[in-house]
Amino acid sequence: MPTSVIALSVRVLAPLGRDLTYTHDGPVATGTRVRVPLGQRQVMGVVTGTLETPDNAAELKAIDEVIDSAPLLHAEHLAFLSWASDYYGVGLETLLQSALPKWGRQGRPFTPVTQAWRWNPEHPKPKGSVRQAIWQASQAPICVPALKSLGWTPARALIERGSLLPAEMPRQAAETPLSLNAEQARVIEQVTGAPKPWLLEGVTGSGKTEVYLQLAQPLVEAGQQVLVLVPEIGLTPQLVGRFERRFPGQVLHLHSALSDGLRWQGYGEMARNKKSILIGTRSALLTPLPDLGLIVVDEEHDGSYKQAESPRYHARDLAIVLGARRKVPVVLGSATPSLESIANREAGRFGACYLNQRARAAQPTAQALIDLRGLTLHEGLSDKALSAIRDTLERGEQALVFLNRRGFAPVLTCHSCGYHPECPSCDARPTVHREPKKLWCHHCDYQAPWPARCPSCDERLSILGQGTQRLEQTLELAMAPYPVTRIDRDTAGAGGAGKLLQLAQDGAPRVLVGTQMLAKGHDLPNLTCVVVVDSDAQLFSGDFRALERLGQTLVQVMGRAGRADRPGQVWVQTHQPDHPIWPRLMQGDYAALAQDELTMRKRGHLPPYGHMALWRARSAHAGVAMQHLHDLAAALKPHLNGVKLMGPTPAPMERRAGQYHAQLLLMGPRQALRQVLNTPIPATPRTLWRGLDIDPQDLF
DNA sequence: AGCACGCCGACT
DNA sequence: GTCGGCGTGCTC
Repeated sequence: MPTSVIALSVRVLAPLGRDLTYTHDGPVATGTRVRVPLGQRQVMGVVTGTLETPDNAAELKAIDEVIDSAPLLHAEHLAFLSWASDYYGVGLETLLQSALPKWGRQGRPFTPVTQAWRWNPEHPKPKGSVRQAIWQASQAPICVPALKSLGWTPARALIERGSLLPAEMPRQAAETPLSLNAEQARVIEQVTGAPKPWLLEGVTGSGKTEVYLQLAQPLVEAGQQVLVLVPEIGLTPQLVGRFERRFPGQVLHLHSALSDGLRWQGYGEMARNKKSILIGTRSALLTPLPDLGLIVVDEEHDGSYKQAESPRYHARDLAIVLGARRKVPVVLGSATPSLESIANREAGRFGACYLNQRARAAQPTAQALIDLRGLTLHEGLSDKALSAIRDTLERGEQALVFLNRRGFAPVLTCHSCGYHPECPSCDARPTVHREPKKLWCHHCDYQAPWPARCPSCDERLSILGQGTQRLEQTLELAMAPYPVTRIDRDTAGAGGAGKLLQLAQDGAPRVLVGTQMLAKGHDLPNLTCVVVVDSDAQLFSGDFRALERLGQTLVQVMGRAGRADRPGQVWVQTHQPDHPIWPRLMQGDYAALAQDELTMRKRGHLPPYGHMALWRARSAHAGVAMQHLHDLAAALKPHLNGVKLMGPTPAPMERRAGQYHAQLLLMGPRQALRQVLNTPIPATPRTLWRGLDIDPQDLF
C-alpha cells in the first residue's frame, strides 16, 4: 500500500521568523528534528505541525532526513517555546537555537549510553588475567568508569562478543532527609499539590534547600521530574552536592564546563525522563522535561535570570509561565525577593511561604553608619573602619570589606593639567589595574599601558578613587601581619568565588576584600565584621532598579556578620547619611525597604505596576541609530493608545566598543503595550542593528 | 544566517 | 577585458 505524501510545517534553524512547508512520505511527529533543503544548502529544522492540505504541493521540497525516531522536544514544550517566542518578540528558531545543545543543533542522533554492564551468565569464565578481573567485577552490575579502569580495550571486546550485557546500576543508598522544623513542614504542606507560584521568603540559613529536597522527594519517587534554576554566579556546588547525595544517579547538573557530548547526553536523558532532577542556570529552563512535577527558582531576585543578549528572556518569569502551563508548583526562593514577586504576592497571584527561623540562632548584629563628610580618609577608609577591622583581627576573627568596584582605581588623572586617559572606543575612562599593570576598559576590553607621566605636561599622574585591588594593597599594609584575600572577577576566575571562600573557612583571622561575589557562598563562621566602603554611586544612579539591587546586595553582604556564638558588627561608610535607604538597611528591614520602593514605583507607573519594552539600536556612525529610532517612534505614535513613548535617547553610555547606542522606551499597561508592539514598523536597514528588549532589567 | 545575483573598481 | 568588492533579496 503506497504511503500518502504529507505536508509538514518545519521551523528551520535559520532566522526566517516563520515556518516553511515540506513534504514527507508518511507522518512525522511534532518536535522531531529533520534535515531539510533550504536554498542551496541543507539545514536542521524542527517539525512544528502537520498541515491539512498541501495547497502548493508541487512547489514544496521534501524532507531529506528524519533524525529522531521519536521527538525529543515533546509538543507541549514546543508550544511553551512558541509562547515565549511570541512574548519576547524573538523568532522561535532563535529560542530553539539556544534550547538545543551544539550536538543537537548539528543534527546528531540521541542514543542512550549504557551506564553499566553485567557478565552474561551464559558465557563461561574467560582466560587472561585482565578478562578474569572483569569477569569477577561484573558479576554484579559495574559502571562504565570502573570498567574503564580495569581495561577498556578488553572490556569492549567482551561487549562486542556479548559476554557483557547492558545493566542498570542498583540505586545507591540515598542520604536520609533531615528532620524539619515547624516552618519548613508548613511550607511543604502548603506547596505540595498546589500548582501555582509560591514566593518562599527565607533568611539565610533557614533551610530552604532542605525544603526543596523534601518537596522533590515524593515527585521523584513517583517518576516525575524537578527543574532547579540557580543564578549564574552562584555557589551552586553545595546545592548540587546536596541534591546528588539525596537523589544519587538522578541529578543532571548543567554547567559551563560540561563537554558538548555530555551536554547532549544529558539533554536526551532529561527529554526521555531517564533522569529526574535538572539543576542549571537560566538556559536549563529550555530543556524538555516531559514529566515535570515541580520548578524551583533559587535566589529568584538574581539579575542573571534575565539574558542580556537575544533571546532576551527572563528565566524566572518564564518558569512561572511554564509552571502554569504544566500545572505544577513553582517555588521562588529568596531572602531578598524581587519587587515583582513581592507585588505578585500582595496581589494574591503568588502564594506566601516564610522561613524566618535560622538553624542556629544568631547573636544580634551592631550596625553603624559612618558619616564620611569632613573625615580624613586613608585610601577611602575611615579611622573607625580601620580600627574596627584591626580589633576584629586581634580578637582572632575575620573581617569582610565590601566594595563593588574591581580594579585598582577608577580614575587616573593629571593634577596640573587635567589630562586623563580615555578609552578609544567607549565614552568611558579605562579602569586602572595593577597586576598586571595596565589600563583596562571594562566595557570593551580595551587594554593599554599605564603612562608613567602626563603625556601633555610631563607631571606625575594621580590615581583617584578606590577599587578592590587598591583596597587590598592598603589593607595588607595596615593590617600586617594578618593576610588579606581579594575576591572579585579578576581573582576568582571562571569557577566563581568558591575556592577562595573555602580557603577562608579555616576561620583564621584574615581580611576578605571584594565585590558582590562575596555576598553569598560558604558559611564563614568566624566572620564577625563587615565594612561597606562606598556604595554612594548606586544611591543616585539613573536606573530605576538601582536601589532595589543595592538593598539586596547590602542585606546579603551585611548578613554575613554575626554568627551563633559571637555578636557581629557592620560599618557602612557614606557621604550621604541622610538618604532614606539607610534607616531601613541599618535595621536590616528589607521588607520595609521594598515597601518604600514599591510606593515609588507605583507613583511612577514603573515595574511591577507598569510594563516596559525597550527598542535598542546601535550603529557604527553617530546619529544613524538615533535617526532610525526617530522613524520607529513616528510609526508608533498614531497607535499609542495610552502607552508612553520616551525617547529616542542616546544610551547612558552612548559609545561602547566603537558603536553608537540609542534606545526608545515604551511604558504602559501590559495589554496596551503588546498592541503597540504589534503595529507595523519600518524594516531594519543593514547599516544598523536593532533589538527589542521586553521587560528590560536595566536601561543601559 | 547563508548563498546567489548584481553592478562598479584594479588586476593578469 | 574579467576577478571580486559587498549591497539587496530569498529561502518551502
